[in-house]
Amino acid sequence: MNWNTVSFDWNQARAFLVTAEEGSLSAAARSLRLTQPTLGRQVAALEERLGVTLFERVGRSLTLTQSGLDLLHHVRGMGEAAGRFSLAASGQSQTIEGHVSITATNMMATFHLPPVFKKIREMAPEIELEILASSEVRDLRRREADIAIRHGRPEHPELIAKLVGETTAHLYGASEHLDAVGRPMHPDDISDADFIGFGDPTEYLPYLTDIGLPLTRENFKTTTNSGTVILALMRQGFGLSMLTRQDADLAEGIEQVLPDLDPIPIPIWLVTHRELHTSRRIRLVFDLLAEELS
Amino acid sequence: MNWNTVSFDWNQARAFLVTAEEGSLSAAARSLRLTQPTLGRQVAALEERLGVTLFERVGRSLTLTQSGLDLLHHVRGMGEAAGRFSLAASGQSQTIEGHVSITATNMMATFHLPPVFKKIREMAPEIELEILASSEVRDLRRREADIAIRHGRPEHPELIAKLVGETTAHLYGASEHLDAVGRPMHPDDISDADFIGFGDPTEYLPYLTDIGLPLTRENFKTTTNSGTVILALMRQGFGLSMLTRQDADLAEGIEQVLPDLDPIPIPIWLVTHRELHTSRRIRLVFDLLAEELS
DNA sequence: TCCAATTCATGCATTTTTGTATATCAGAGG
DNA sequence: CCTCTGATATACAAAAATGCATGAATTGGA
Repeated sequence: MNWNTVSFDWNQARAFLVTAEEGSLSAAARSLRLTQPTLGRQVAALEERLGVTLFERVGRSLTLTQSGLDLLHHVRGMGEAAGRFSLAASGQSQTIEGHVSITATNMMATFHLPPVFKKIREMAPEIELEILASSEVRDLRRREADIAIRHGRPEHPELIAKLVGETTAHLYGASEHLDAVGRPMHPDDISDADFIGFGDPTEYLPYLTDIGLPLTRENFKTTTNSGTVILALMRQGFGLSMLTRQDADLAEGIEQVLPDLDPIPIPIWLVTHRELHTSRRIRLVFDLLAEELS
Repeated sequence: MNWNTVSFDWNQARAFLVTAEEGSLSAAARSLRLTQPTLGRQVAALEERLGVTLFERVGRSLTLTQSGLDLLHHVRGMGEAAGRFSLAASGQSQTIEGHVSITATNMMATFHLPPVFKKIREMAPEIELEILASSEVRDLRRREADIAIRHGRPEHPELIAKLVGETTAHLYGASEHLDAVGRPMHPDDISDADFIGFGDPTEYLPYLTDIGLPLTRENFKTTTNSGTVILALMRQGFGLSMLTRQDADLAEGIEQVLPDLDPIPIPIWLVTHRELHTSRRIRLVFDLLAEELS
């Protein structure tokens, strides 16, 4: 086998990739936890070695040359393979100590997870837990987290999901707000009410109409992707919202509306990457989460 | 973008790849022009970092663990991308100084190319020429050489080829041998003669029968992939062979047989990788070769 | 069985790489 | 017009990686 072609410094290729993608040496240095001079020198050394000018030093920033642009495609390939390697390696890791990151909604992370995390910490203190309370859905395929707690079944074949439980959502409003606009006594009373949506209302509107709420897209004057923001908005009188009972119980000044309504079931899925499920460490956390959330 | 997954040391991945492919740290070190302790430490550091045992140290050699085997696939991907990157970068290189490797048959390299190389050296002394006089056909796609001189048109779309000239092959024999077996006067006289084949005779046998030589596979009692070996064998009385006039003229004790036979045209193709043709340095050598060989 | 060759591991000196601190420069905004 | 922020480049010290020399162990063959 002829290894001449691959015997250049692969870290320099990495420096080139991240610098090009991030747009500056400084940003690349931050991403890789290196320093800007280091990245600068690695990129310069690569240019020297290849005999190709990759970046044009214009003013305060670097712009890719045409050659750099052409070559970037190839180091992207290296980077993607590196990512897959890293992912698979994490999955192969059988060490119990180390880092596990979990992502969940703000609400989940704030109101449900702390006791579970405490239990994990007691049972496996050598595991470093990172909690990404995030309103965005983290992309497990890009390894933005090791485990995700979601309320919908992920469809991607690379991911494995386990339905660990179910909570229920009910209709709530801030007491102060209800004092002002009046408490609805019948589902039909709320056809003109203001609602605060969690994410895109069209996704769950059918479930609301199914239980007899005469709502349309128009009722959702306000939407947010943050549960805590919903609570704040409710207290400010922006309207009503669906919340899980656990969330509502823990929040002040919130009361249930139309308690006789059927509750809306909210599934709780535990999701991880197929590759990661073989990791002893991640498996442990996954299983503990599954047990505790059931 | 999340670069955590790629922020491991890529050179360690390279060490893993080459060690696994070569089968030992020492061999990998030779391939990468590093030392065995360096490779050993890089692989150990990777194992440490990933928390995965890649190799089982058994006796004097390393064997891949199952994990290592699973992960090897991914670093192969990195390696392939690295190779493509390197190839493309060589093509982008606009520096005139540097290394260019040319492969040709022994005969070509011995008898035809030296004066051409001298000219290249005079015109571009800053180019380091490497001459791979090789009987095997080097694989340009694996970058075993930058430019190849071949006698057949390469069919691969990644390669670009230019027909730069044509030489002719004629029938020769060693004088001493002919003294012993007699000089044939008519093509039919050689139906029982021994022939020394260059490579696989079936590939060019049709050309020989076309010019009236009553030969079959059976006549080729001896074959070799080396032109110089053919000359040596001819002198040892192993039989007759087709040679180019230039080769035969430069060899002692060889004389033409049946000079009235039609010569067999032998095309001379200059071949390089599509990516490399954009390199100023390689382009220069390519063009000079094309000019001189015409 | 013993020898030669080849392997990986380790201690130490050297070389190389990296980080820190700093200088310089360009652009945005008051 | 000036300041402030954030960019790259550079000098020098610190840290890390590398190579060399060597040792120990194993294989293959005389």
